[in-house]
Amino acid sequence: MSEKLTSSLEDYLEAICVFIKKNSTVRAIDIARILNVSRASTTEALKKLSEKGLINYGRYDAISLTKNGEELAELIIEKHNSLYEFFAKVLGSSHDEAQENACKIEHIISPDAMRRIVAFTNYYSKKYGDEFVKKIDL
Amino acid sequence: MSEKLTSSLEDYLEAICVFIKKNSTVRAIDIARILNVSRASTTEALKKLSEKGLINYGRYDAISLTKNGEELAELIIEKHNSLYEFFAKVLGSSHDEAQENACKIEHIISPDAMRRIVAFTNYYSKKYGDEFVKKIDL
DNA sequence: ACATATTGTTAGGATAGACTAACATTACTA
DNA sequence: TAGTAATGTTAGTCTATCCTAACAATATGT
Repeated sequence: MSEKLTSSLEDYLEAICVFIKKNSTVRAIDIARILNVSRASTTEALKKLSEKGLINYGRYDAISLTKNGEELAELIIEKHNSLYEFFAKVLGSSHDEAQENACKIEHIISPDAMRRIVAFTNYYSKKYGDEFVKKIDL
Repeated sequence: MSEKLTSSLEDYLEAICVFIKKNSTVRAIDIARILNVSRASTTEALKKLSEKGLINYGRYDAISLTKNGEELAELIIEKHNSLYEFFAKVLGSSHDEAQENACKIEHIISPDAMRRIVAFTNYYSKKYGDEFVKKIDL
């Protein structure tokens, strides 16, 4: 049931979840635009996510997340956000830079390293707040 | 001339460089073992690296790096080592964990984020040395 | 409700990466 | 040096991802 997703499918799932939270619905074309892929590629990805039981979806049908899909999406988003915080707050990357790196790394970092980054970020933002980065001259 | 390599080809190139530094020569099978791929896959990768002018290589021939190949390999290895340091020293990951994460992230992290990680690691290892990790209870 | 625009799907093709199995070459060793 | 083992190559296949172009369904505006 819960075989690991590819990076690509994780991106689709994540995009679906984020979009639904903001707009309550998603269409294939919304996802296509967000991920900068064709509508055809999106259809294909939706089929796969559906087969894996992560979204409810049928031909010309509305898209929604299943329980499993939502749980998994939340995990991915959580990783994304933690990485974003780390890059933005701790390393002082720009918004876009932090987003880009978080987007890529969220799919490949190990759970242990992720935990360490979260702990690290928490420790430092508590201790130094936003001023931290300025201390080390990047 | 210098189109960007895929993550996979970067891995091959890196492995070749590291192996040559230790043993002065490499064979396809050495690479295959290091990267855990078949000899056939290695042959294919060698052809591509050769086409891109990064290695000297012909059928049943010895493998060596070109000037360009060596330069590029060094850059990748440098990124790898810096990421390893960050995970091992700053976050306190185990050797294997640090290696694994460095291996994956080296191919996708942005140059800017890489610079920040290097600066960060230097700052902290100077300031706290190996004792740093213990302070934040990971 | 009908024409048009938008969105979704399918078919077909490309690229990258990996694999196995069969075969070619090279290296070792008795 | 002959035979075997090790290594390298090729051919053919697979999966994942993306694309375009053509077509199907739905939504919209008058």
